[in-house]
Amino acid sequence: MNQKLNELKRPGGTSPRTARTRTALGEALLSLLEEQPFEHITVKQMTGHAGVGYATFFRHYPDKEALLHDLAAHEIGKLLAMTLPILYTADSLASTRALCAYVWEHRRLWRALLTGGAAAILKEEFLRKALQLAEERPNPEPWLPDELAVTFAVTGVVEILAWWLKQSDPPSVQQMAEVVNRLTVTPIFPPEAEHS
Amino acid sequence: MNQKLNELKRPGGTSPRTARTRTALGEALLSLLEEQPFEHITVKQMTGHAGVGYATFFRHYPDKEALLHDLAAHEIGKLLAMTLPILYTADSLASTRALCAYVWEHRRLWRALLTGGAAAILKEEFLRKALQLAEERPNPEPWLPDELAVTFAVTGVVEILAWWLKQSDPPSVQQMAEVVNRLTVTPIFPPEAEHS
Amino acid sequence: MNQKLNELKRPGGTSPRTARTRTALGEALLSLLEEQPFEHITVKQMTGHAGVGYATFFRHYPDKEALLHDLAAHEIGKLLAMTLPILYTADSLASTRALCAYVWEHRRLWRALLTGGAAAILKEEFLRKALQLAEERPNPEPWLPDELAVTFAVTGVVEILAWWLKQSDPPSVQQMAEVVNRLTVTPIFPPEAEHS
Amino acid sequence: MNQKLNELKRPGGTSPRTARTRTALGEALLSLLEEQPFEHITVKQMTGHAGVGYATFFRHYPDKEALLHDLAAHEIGKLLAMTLPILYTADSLASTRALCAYVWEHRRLWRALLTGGAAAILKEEFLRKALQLAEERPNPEPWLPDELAVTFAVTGVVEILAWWLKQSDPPSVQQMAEVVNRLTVTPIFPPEAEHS
DNA sequence: CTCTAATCGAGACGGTACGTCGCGTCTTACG
DNA sequence: CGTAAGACGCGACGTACCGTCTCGATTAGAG
Repeated sequence: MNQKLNELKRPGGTSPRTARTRTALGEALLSLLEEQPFEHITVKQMTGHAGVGYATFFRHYPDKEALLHDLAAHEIGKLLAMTLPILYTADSLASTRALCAYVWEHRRLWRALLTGGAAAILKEEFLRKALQLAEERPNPEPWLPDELAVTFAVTGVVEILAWWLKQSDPPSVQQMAEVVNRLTVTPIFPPEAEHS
Repeated sequence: MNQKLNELKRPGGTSPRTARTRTALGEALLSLLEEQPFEHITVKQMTGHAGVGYATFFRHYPDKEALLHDLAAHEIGKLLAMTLPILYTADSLASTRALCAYVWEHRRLWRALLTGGAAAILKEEFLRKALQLAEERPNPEPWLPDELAVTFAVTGVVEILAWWLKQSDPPSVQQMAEVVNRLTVTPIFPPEAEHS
Repeated sequence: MNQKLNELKRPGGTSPRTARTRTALGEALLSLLEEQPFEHITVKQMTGHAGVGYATFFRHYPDKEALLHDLAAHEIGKLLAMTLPILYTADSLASTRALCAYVWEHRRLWRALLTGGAAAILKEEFLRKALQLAEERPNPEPWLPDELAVTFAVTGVVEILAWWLKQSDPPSVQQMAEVVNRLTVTPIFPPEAEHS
Repeated sequence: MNQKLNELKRPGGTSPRTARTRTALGEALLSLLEEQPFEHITVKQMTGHAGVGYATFFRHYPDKEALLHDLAAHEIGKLLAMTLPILYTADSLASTRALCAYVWEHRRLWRALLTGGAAAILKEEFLRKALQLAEERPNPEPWLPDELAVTFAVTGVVEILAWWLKQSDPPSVQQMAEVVNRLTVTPIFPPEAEHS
């Protein structure tokens, strides 16, 4: 018969109402992520928490994964916006320090994103952005394929940050920056001058 | 009164029948993992594929994760049995080469385990075993907490292998061994004598 | 923690949709009762027959017994509404005749209710209603406890009607009314004046 | 293929072992009936209670219903053996008194049989035997079909006895005998000479 | 300030998978 | 070599959640 009745128009308008709903859903997800892993969160919980009708969720996102993707992309965008400039202009340690500082500052948010079973999706999003960047700045190392380098770096950073935010007695930003630098940056971009 | 009438006894006996069923289920899972991600595999698919009744699955494992855990523990055990001896007696590159060679030899199995959404559980199991080993050989580096070192190393290795097995034109064992060594071993256990 | 997340709300609204579903389920059960005993009827059969999703059944009734109870209460209500007035105003024979006539008129329905293994539940419901009525009109006989009288009468009536509706060549309404009267009413309420 | 492999030889022999097993199963069922309704009793419970292997049950009875039938037939046989002679030689009240006395004497057994959801099957068995008897002694009443008379009488007796055995403060045997007589015997076999 | 269309809330529903349960059959190890 | 212990196939159950689908009720922004 009619194989596609449910075009299910996504409210694309930037009407205040739409924005309000989306924000509420995003915050509901984040707040739930602090209590339980992502896979156990149900759409009903989110909508209930956001004070929004159940069906309304699907008017904005096809899945709960989609919402998380959105959130992840947004937050990673902010993160990169803060740290990328430094990456281009300064040495790598300064850049990782900026990264760690930023994450630490928003640790509640990033703990939810990195330790609640959501890390996989977040990493995916991170990877996507990182691969885009990598195309502009190819890695010269012959023994290490570009894609693998980026994958490894992103995974490493995500894993280290996740470990950090899980600790009850976490190391300082400075210490973590050094760890990130030594474990993920240096092996991939070996310091040019090693002799001095 | 009697709060537990049903017990749902797990067949613990080593009768041939039990063993046959378990093997069939394990192989069914592996063969399905080659076609679809772990989360999309249903218990019904596995039992159907294994020629076993649906309920029988739960007589052996509480859920599909448990089966995967079992499989993972078993295969990782075999892997470590092959590579650990070398790790203790020889240099790290030989050890990583042995690891890569072993994985390459059983690449069909490991591709299923590492690229089908099952990597997370496999990593968990790997981590468990690695942490046990780490307790016996504490890492002396002061800037790097033991647990983080192991977590990072395992994640890195898993990720690198996963990337490798996904490639349509994969690098050689030798190349990958070098990559693994440079990215995960060297940063954590810096070569003692670098000056010569 | 939160011991009841799921609530499994029963649709209580009198929306047309809800009513339609309930009706469909009731009719499905009745129509199935004509072919097989109640205990052999599965929820899947009912929902299939009613053109309704399997889970939907449980949104309305906790089990198939509940649906039958509902049906029974409803039909017994109608039956009593027809026969009670007569019971109060006229002699007992007229009342039993009204009862039999009513049942005969709806014999397809009552055959399903009384001969399909559903009789037990129907009797239970009947008993409940009859006991309520009995409280208002206590039975004066000293040798016969009230509760026993009602239980016996209801059981007797149900049994007689069940037998009647099972016959391939059933007696007339008038004959059955007399049987019911002589077997269940007269022994319990002996005619005061027998001599005239 | 082989459509009937499981002829499942029932041990028909009267070997002591067979008899012991059957007795144990029967007693297990009875003892369980004192605690829970028949439908909730599982074969595993019975075999466990009887100290007998699970599969062994099915070597003796196809169902749990079959076991109950056996039990019922046996006990009803004993009951009738005690009360029938009186029925033939003496007045009806003496007969019902004998019946009630017998039941009262074995009230633990009969309570289990009559109040534990097993009544239906017991009634069925009772009916079977009673119909056999009725063929030999046709009921002369023209207004009451034989089969209905027997059905009604058996149901009535069973129901009255069930009520009796459920009471916390039960009437005496004498009282119950009178009730049974007045409710089930007299209406069916009206006393010939009432006038004297 | 009103009208009209987009959006929303509420929640019933079909569907799929889950995990549990009990029955009756079949295998196997043990005595 | 027969029998108990118990694994197994089967199929129903009841639960959970998803994503779709009505309905009205609200709301917002265009006229």
